[in-house]
Amino acid sequence: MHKVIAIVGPTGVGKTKLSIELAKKINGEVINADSTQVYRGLDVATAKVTKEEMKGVKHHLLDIKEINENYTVYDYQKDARLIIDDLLKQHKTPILVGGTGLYIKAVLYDYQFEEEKPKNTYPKLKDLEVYNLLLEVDPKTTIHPNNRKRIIRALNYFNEHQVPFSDKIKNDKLLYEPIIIGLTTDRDKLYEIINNRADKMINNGLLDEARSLYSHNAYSKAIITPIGYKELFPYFKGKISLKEATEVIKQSSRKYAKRQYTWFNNQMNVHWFEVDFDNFDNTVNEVLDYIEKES
RNA sequence: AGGGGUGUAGUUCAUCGGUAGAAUAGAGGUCUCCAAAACCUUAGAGGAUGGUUCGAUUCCGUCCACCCCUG
Repeated sequence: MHKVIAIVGPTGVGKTKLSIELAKKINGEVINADSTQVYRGLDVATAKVTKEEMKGVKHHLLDIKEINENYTVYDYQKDARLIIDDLLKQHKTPILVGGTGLYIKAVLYDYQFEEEKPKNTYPKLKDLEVYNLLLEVDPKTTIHPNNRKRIIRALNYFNEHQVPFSDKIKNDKLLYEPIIIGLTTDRDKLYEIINNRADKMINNGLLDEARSLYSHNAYSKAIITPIGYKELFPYFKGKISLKEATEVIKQSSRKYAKRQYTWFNNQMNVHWFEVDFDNFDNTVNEVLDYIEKES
């Protein structure tokens, strides 16, 4: 067994649980593939594994950054590949687990990133003006005019390489032989889980965690990105009720789950498993059988 | 029981005697470093029944449902 396993799926289906059960059975170690869990101190909102839940299974790329630091898929790709290669050398099975589809894809596939240079953000130009600039150098672009972030990135790409971003070679080649396992359940059930989990988080430390960040005036990217903190800040300011803030958290989580499905269904070759919530061992065994068959 | 009011999308609310709009929830999608992000697309409605009218969701009657007041 020396293949790379990836466990994907929407938030809340039980990826973490499965990863630990698998790791124990196939001599594996877990590599976090969640963009928000790399940060120290963001625990409740990101549903990070606890020490007890790990059951002795080694975890990588958790808590490796401070909340004022920046961490991107570029960094993740490098870090994760180093760990994967190291584990493979030791004849252990790397198990990538997380909901950040881009991170997983960038690791497993031959995604090419370059060292980021300081870039021009064209602050004085309106969206459409920036778009028109891009059209001049990259008439084939498919980026929507409203998507300023991507437009600017594409413009900077051209400025750097004198090649239209549309012509950048996008390699869909796999670098490893991954077995990509997706956990899923029907939409109603998933939304129920997500809603309940939000209530649970609120009652189990999310308020303290968020309030502490709030009182330290922590507005870094790491704080603003995950769902669970910024939604509570208006509550701390007295602008909305706790119930309203909780509803926003649930809502955003549902939308997030939806986007995750879109990604995993269309960007990666995922083999899906219905989760048996009443008897999770069934799910674990099903997955194990599949892994065995594919190895 | 009597009086009054309201019935339009899952929800909240518009409009109109001539193709019923929006917000929001819902669904689908894009993606080579902001990815728990950013961006795009989209389905869906006049309580029921009779009448007036060329034409009714709109005006009128009846019924039903819900709300308020009185007893």
